[in-house]
Amino acid sequence: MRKGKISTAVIRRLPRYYRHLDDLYRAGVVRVSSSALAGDMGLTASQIRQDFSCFGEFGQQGYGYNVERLRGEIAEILGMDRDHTAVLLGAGNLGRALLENFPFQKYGFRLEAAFDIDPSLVGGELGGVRVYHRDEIGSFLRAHPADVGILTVPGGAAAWAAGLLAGRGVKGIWNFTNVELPEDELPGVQVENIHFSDSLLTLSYFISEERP
Amino acid sequence: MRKGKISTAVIRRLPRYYRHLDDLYRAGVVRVSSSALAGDMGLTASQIRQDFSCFGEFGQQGYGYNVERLRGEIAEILGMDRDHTAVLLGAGNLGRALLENFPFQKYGFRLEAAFDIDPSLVGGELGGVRVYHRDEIGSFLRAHPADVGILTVPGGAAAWAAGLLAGRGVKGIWNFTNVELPEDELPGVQVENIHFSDSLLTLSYFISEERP
DNA sequence: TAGATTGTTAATCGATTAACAATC
DNA sequence: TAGATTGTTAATCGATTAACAATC
Repeated sequence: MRKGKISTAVIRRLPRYYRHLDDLYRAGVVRVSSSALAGDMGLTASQIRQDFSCFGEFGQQGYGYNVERLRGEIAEILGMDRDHTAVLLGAGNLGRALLENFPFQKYGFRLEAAFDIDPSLVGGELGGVRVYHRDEIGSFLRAHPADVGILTVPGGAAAWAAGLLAGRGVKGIWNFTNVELPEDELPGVQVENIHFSDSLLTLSYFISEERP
Repeated sequence: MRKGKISTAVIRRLPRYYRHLDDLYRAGVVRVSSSALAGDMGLTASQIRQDFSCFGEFGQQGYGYNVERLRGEIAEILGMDRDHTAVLLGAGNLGRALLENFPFQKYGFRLEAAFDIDPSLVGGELGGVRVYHRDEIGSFLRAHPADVGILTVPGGAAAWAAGLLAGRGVKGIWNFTNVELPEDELPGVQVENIHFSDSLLTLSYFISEERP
């Protein structure tokens, strides 16, 4: 299905395609052409056709793409049908925001447990997920291997926690600490960063006009 | 100082340079060469010199770069010395996580107010920031113009809130809603997105092996 | 059928890497 | 001074755009 190596530029556009196709699908739209998508999304029709053609032939000449089919193909490419499992480390405000508000199941993830050191949280539930003590991570993962570890711990604990997750065989780490993880010490683990600080500084750059 | 148009690829690397140089600075390192930086950060020395040279000549042949100076130059390029002001819309879990834990001042931002509709929050403080009722946004911004609006409202309220902020003259919107903002209806406003869902789906792609 | 739109090949554009003279 | 390392120009690589034959 996949033809050769797919560039990360293409892959990072896939979730946006999915989001837009999902909107169209929910609005009852049946077909869409690459040029209509391009207009909606601020891309070129050429680029869209190139992107999709990395993965197969999803369209039909003279017609365009069936919205439901294309949405489904992209969901599958993204692995949304794999029923991935995840654990969350650090149930502070940010961890809690994810536990209580983020629709993991919508993206094909099952959140199996959260870990923290705060005694007032341990033993309870947040967003329907059981909270365990940090010391139990190892034994929990031995019994229930997880695909992804979500890092919402303080920056100081990030490297330690990442190493532990890697040692327990997670395939990916979703890193919310504003800290670079030592990826060469995490062999075989995909790291996806959400660096709030980098994002804010990028915005800061764009709103700071040239000095007079 | 800036030579021609700077590509966004370069700009998005600047915060990482800053972060690394700040680490070196705090560790007491005085000088660094492009090849040392390259080794640390997984880039090429060529790329690093190209990137810096977009903004000026910060190094010295035979010596390299002075860490403190380079860190300062990048901080200035990023606008970290501009004392930007910001308001936050939506003091749910995620908004609270930012209010209570994110070091805005470290990046040159002053968070002036938060807004929500929850009566148990309005009138109080979170992370040292006063919480006002949503209906007061307009009058507050008229009295205290802000550079950036931080959107941590539910997706359904995102477009409305963005329009309001744009109408009140913010220069940038830091968008945490997993929704695309209608940027053509926000003239002159820079939008910087943190799409948790896109990030998780990207990770999902990379941990989903080819089907047999 | 005629019109529309794909998938793909070729052309262009931009970003990264390599090389090296300048010089500290 | 000799060695090291920059800033910049040129070469390469990759990604985006354009064009068009295939075909629904």
